[in-house]
Amino acid sequence: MNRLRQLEAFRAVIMAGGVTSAANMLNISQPAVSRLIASLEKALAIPLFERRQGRLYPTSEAEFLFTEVDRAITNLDHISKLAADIRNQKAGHLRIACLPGFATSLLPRVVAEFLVDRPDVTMSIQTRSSARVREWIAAQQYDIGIADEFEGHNAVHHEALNIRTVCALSSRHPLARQSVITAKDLDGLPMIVQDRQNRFYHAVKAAFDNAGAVLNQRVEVRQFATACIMAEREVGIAIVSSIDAAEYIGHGLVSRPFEPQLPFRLDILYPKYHPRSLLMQEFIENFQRSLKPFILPR
Amino acid sequence: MNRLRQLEAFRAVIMAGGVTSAANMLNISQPAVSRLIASLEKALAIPLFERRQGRLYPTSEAEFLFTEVDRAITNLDHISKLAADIRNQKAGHLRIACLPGFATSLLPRVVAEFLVDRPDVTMSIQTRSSARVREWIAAQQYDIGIADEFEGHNAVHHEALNIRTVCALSSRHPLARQSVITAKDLDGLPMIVQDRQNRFYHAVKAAFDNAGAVLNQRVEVRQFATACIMAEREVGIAIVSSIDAAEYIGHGLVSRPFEPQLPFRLDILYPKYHPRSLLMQEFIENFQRSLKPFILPR
DNA sequence: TGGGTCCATAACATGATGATATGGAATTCA
DNA sequence: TGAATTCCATATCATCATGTTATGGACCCA
Repeated sequence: MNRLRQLEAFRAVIMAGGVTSAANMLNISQPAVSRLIASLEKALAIPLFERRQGRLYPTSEAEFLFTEVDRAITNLDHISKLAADIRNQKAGHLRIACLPGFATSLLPRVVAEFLVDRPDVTMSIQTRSSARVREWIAAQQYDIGIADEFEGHNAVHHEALNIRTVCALSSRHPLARQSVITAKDLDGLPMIVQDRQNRFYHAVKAAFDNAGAVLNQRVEVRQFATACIMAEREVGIAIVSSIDAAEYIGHGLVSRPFEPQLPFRLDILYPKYHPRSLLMQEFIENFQRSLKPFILPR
Repeated sequence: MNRLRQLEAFRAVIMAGGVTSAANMLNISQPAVSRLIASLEKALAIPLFERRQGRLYPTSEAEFLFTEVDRAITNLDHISKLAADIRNQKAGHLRIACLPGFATSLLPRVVAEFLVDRPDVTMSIQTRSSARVREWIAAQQYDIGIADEFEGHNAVHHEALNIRTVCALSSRHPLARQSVITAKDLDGLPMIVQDRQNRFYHAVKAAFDNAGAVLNQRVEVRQFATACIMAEREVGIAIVSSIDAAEYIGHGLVSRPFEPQLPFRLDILYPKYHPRSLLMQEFIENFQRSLKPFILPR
């Protein structure tokens, strides 16, 4: 015997106030409801209704049970709705781990936009070092990781993106009048560079060396955002990812293409052995669409 | 298709970590679980497990759904337990309306004893005037009413009890040496009586008249308990219900049988058109057992 | 390569749930 | 009072979801 069906009938009879109307509510026949109620009473060994004058009157026990039954069934019904939301990628949870530099620029914007019409989606965003991001993705603690200098990991799937970089400088700087800036142009000028452990620093250094220019390292910073702010204050000139530059342009800061183009490699990481959710696929699509203007054609 | 069964299988597979062990958990065969899962995935149109290397791995969607499903099923299971409690009269709710005088003597004791081994039973006790008690019972706002001077009501079933009354007086009073006290003994002595609207007052008055004794009404009170306290302080002698007397005897107060015996009528009221719950029947039994020592044989 | 594990599919049995038909009891109304 | 109506219970039958056993394929491990 299916207990749930009996309870549904029970709830319907209480709510509708009779077997016949309960049957209408459930879109089944009246005898079906009659039997469901009878079998429930037998199974629970509790008289739920008093038959008087050809009518059913709920006993105190029935009234007491009703609130619980109603709550349980409502919960169950809710699951169908939840499933529909999941199917439509309107519900779920995403965990993102990203570099500190990324958590303050493009990502929050993409996340915000993504959540606007998905009120039942929850997200957690954590900033971690690249090495940490790698480990947490491998451990399946996060669904999506954003890192640079990814060296590969057994349990991590990755997707490399070459981000366009630009030269960021104060709008008052003489070089701002050029439409393109080369390493030669920057020869000996005070520069804001990334710290030496970073692979991108070495790419910049190599570009200067190849052009026979001197790289004057005035300030060493970790994040492109910091470099942009300093460049705006005319501390020096910075070569930064176009993503960060886009955040600061217009506040006295301008960006110019840098020749030769130095790609900044970013990696999107996924746990290899954890199936990707529909929601995740949807988010990644959105994310990549947002990244498109900043990615180098390869 | 029975959605609940599918969800149970789903929950079991997640919890057990595989179809085979889930089948053991549910005490059904492995293919049965296989099919339930397959049909659930089809019905929800959501891939819940990824089949890799001959094993099942829950998708993110499945993990997200699981918490809800688990909660809903736990709720449903809870109902069986609740039903068992109701059947054993260990759960439920009772609403009692009673006279103010009664709410401070026997009733709380009976209620307390009743609730001791019924932790899931809740009760509400309200004190109301007799007229109010009658109305609230008729309106089915309370399950049990205790009133005096009940005049009958269309929708109220009642059970009359004749409570034994006694003469309450200070242990230092000369009459305390008698084993029985008559109206003649009390001729002209200061008495504590009920207010004149009360039927019991007239019974006392008639007893004095019949004995040719003078009823010296020193104080007029509403409740027997008040009368007892005053009698103890030697304000006068009172004729009170044996229930109230029992509360105060031993604190310098003694009780003696009064001749002629004047029954004090108490009524237990029930809503006529509301079926009595098992719990209610159980309580009434307990209550009447407690009342037995105070009831006059008829 | 062979045995063991895990899951899916096929074929079949059964029991719960659905329907229709019918009847009894109580209420309403002419 | 008798007829019509309403409400619920019972009987009988059909069907489908859920259970079973048997079997096979994929994968892992020794």
